[in-house]
Amino acid sequence: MSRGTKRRSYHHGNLRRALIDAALELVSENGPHGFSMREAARRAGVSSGAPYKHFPDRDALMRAISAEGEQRLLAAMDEEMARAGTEPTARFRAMGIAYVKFAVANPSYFRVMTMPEYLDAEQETTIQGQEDAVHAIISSAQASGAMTADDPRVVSLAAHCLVYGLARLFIDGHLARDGIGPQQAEAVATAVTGVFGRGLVPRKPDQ
Amino acid sequence: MSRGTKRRSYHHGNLRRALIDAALELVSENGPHGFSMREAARRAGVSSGAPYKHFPDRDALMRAISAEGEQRLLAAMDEEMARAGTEPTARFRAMGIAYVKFAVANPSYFRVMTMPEYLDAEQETTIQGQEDAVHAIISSAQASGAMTADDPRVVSLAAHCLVYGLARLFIDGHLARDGIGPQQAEAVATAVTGVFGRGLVPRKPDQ
DNA sequence: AGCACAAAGTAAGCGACGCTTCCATTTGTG
DNA sequence: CACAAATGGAAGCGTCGCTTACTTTGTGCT
Repeated sequence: MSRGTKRRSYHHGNLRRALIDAALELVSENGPHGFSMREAARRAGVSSGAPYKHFPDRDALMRAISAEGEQRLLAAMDEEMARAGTEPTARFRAMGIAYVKFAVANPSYFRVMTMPEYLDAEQETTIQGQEDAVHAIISSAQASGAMTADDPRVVSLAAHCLVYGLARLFIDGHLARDGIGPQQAEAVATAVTGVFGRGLVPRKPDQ
Repeated sequence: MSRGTKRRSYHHGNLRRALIDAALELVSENGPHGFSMREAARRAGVSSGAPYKHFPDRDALMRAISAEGEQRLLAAMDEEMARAGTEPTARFRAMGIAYVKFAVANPSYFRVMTMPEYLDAEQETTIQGQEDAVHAIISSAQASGAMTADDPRVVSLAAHCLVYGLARLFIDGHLARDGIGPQQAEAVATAVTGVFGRGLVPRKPDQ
């Protein structure tokens, strides 16, 4: 039931979803700061106590958004990587670019997801799994001779820093000062990962 | 006048500073979330209305912290770069490592500084100046043949992403999961910037 | 069908917070 | 030494997170 349409029944129907959507709206309008349980309830057309039937407290709602955003991010990355084929370094790069694209396309989710106070244990294990997948790709690339034999943890960490940092600079508007908007996100991500990737190309005597 | 010592005079002496210090304490204890004007006033031993004689509102206090942190960061970076000598690529790398070291050593300042809502115009121009300095170093390195002829803006951006991302991962505790603590910050920063820097080394035929 | 019960809503209230207003005290200055 | 500016205190407004007590609605069981 969307905002504005008066609900006819005493029960809302899907208040949980409506609250999450309202919260995302508020985050996108006023930043994570500007979200309140009461305002979300107001937008969902229910009393100020109703949200607490679905979320024990404010942080629980934020954590729900964080988890939901993470699922969407993983789905987006899987999709892009399927498109990227099987070559490990191509997959590696596609993963990074997909990350940045997701952040720029879903700033509200990204903002909430990246607040450490809203990470629960389940999400941490998901992240750990994702890190393991990255390590596997790196090892595979190294085994095939397509990548330098650096410590995979260092390569993984550096790549993580790069894409996370880029995403944040976009989200926080630090690039808008330089006239770089969201529509240039993919091009910028491509350029930046290109420079970084060059440091991972082995130097063979014959080239 | 430090917390706990009762002040004897009606006037505090340096309430502005005491409030900033209390705010930093609160941020370090409970995150940026956990700071309130009233609690800061309480810790400074002053009524809840007193802070508003020094800061028009909560955000102004945060902005003051942000600006102060930025000054300290610039000072720390200047110092490290003086130690790094004159070779441009060494200076470039020292700058990045100094950035990460500052963040890890001053997490409360860093947290507040990196909230975009607390950046005022003056600080943005300072940042712009810092970016210009980075561009100058890059151009210098390129001119001397010590760095690839990439678009300096791309190199600068990638480096910024890298160190900012690394600092954030430290501050937000994402690396603690992997057993990486603050005392390893410099080593990790050195490793990560090493991999990145390799992509900026020109490939000459004779090597 | 009818009914007990769980789920999901409302109303009202508590304490904390941001901020304002008005008043009290102190202090630098002519 | 008078006085204005600076600084602090007291009290109050509206909002917020969250709780408690009560009401309404849907559901499963007999």
